[in-house]
Amino acid sequence: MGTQTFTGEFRYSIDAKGRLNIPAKFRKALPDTSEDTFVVTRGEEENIVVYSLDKWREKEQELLMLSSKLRAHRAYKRQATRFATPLKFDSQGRVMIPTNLLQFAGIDKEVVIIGMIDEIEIWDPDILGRYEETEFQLDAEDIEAIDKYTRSS
Amino acid sequence: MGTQTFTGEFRYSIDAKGRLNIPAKFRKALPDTSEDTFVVTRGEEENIVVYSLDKWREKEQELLMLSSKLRAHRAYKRQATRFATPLKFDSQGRVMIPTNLLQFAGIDKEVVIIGMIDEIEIWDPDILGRYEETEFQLDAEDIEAIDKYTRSS
DNA sequence: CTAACTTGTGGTTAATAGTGGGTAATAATC
DNA sequence: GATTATTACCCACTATTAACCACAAGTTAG
Repeated sequence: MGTQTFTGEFRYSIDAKGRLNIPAKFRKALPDTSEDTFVVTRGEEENIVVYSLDKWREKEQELLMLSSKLRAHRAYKRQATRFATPLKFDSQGRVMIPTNLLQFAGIDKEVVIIGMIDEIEIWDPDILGRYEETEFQLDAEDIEAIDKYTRSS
Repeated sequence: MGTQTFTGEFRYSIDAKGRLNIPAKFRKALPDTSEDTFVVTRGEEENIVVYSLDKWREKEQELLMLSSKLRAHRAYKRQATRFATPLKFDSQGRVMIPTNLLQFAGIDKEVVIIGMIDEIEIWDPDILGRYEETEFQLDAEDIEAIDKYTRSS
């Protein structure tokens, strides 16, 4: 088990006790080394991002390469770490997301979970809708830049 | 097994349990590495696009090269994966297409399946008809541009 | 021409997934 | 240290999905 790629979109809801189900498909995609654990943190947008424990360890390695002498580096590192929380899911596959993250993402009950290959995003449906109309839009320039980027690697 | 090219057009129907048969011809065209799995996602038009698992893995590799730090990259990656779903077909060669994709493509029961060499399109017959009269039309200029494009590669 | 196989379609049963709730353990508060 | 709130650990229910089995029409092979 563990092709380790997350795809697709799901609409779930947080129950009265604050538990959120992670799609079984995503849990199955986890490698054994992730031992039933996801790491959640703030996203760049108004959402929550979820990594496998493995992926998070990679991110940590990346952060270690930054210089603590540079203000921007410190800020970035701090921003990336301060909200990161490892969450082990229960026997039903649910996790309890910290309230500060829920607040940040404007989530109360309803939730959209989006698979992003190597990470997962959790959105409030309304906020997601707003972003779709604005920030998600890509113009021809963007596309071209992305095309170049992938070709050059 | 696996010339991996899909050609021809088929008219099938989705049964009461939401199962859609994939033409045997297309299933046979799959390489063994695709292990009885297709990946379905939204098309650019009002339809569903189907890739072989192999082809999808290529796409994934490309997406993995993008940076999660850049807004445009995230948006592109999100758009590409949100609706992508790997579907293993049952012993009869049928798949269960997610309802959100069916809705997007305006499909209820009747379906037209079109082989497109390296991918497959699934259309609602009526919608396909409408598109044939408009968006599918090519003028001389289009053809000329295509000719140039293929020569330059 | 007949027999064996393939193909598209239909249904039945068993397993899984998502959701809800109860109780014990743990942590926080006074 | 007692009380309350929070979290972890079970157990339960329902709908959906997956795994089988079946069959008729059409093809292919002998």
